[in-house]
Amino acid sequence: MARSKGLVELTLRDVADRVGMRAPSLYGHFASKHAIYDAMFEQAWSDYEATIPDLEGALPSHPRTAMRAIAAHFYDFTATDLARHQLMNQSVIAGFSPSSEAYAPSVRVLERAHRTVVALTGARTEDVEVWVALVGGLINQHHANDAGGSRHRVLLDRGVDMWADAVGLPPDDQQ
Amino acid sequence: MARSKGLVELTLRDVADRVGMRAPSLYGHFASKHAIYDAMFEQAWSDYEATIPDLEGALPSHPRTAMRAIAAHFYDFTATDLARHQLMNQSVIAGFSPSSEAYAPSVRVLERAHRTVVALTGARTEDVEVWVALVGGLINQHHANDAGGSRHRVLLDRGVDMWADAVGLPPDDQQ
DNA sequence: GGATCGTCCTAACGGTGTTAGACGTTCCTA
DNA sequence: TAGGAACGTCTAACACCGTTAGGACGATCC
Repeated sequence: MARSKGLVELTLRDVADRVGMRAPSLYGHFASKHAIYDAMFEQAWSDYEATIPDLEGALPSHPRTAMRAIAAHFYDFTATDLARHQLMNQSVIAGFSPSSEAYAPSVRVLERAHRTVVALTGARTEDVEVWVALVGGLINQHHANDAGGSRHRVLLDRGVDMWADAVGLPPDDQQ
Repeated sequence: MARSKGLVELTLRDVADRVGMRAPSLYGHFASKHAIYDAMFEQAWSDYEATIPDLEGALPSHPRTAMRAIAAHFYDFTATDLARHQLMNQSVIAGFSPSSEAYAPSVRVLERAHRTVVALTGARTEDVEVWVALVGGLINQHHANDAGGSRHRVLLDRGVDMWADAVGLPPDDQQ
């Protein structure tokens, strides 16, 4: 429903209708609307977490190619779904910030990504953060300026290559 | 008011109170609440546009130093003010997207920045877009993970340096 | 067989953006 | 100088939102 009508446009009465209930009955299952968003936030990051083994199982051996693949993997997950991107990476819901429990999968994912990147490239923590910001920034730009398009997928590879050059990764055969 | 109580928490009745009116009277001046956000959006970008001459007047001659200065200038403008950042760079207001007239200053600023960067560095358009995404991504990270802190100012310089290396800018004396 | 629990309901509350319609003031014009 | 349009503000009220209160109903369990 969030995907079709918008994450913030979601209404408790709509949700209740969808599951054959009245809005107040939802409060027997969730403490508040924010609690629903909380569960959605946790689920979105858990869903992404579940895709990581696939990614890491088929990770290219060349560090630079691998970094491109990791970035593209996350990009594809969030750039194709505005609602999911807003939920995971932006704070578009009025007074909502995730609970620490809901935050846990996202923390795990980021820590795991950090370890993976360091193991792969030997980059310093600060450089990994720059890489995260770069990927996030490009996803933002995509949704703001070219939602549905594919221009920013090219920019993503270019950005990752810049970063790879900066941390001293050797070129691969795609360059 | 947006700065103190939050951009989306802003209420027409609050705004009306502040100017000694009742909420419906605002509709004699603005067509809707979104029209107010529209005016704020335009004003924020116009305000930033007004600071550009100061920046470009004192622009360092070294391209790399200049790129750092430009990035820091925009960063300082939006990273210190969450409401302004949400207004200018994110879409946190429910059904709101700026009108084309309100969008004009932001388009002017970005086109001008683009020309300046190309003149300064000779970078390709795609690379300029990567630079924009990088700066925006770091501002996002700042507000999400370190609002009020200064960790990301350092990362900004580091990111710009990565980019400068990639487009072939010579080192300056800060490296 | 009766108490308990869980689940759902209707009714309603306070708050939101917004509209309708009335009122007084200002200011131009016949 | 009188009449009237235009303007700006008001109160009252609407529809919608998240949320709470309180009760009806069935299944479960002692």
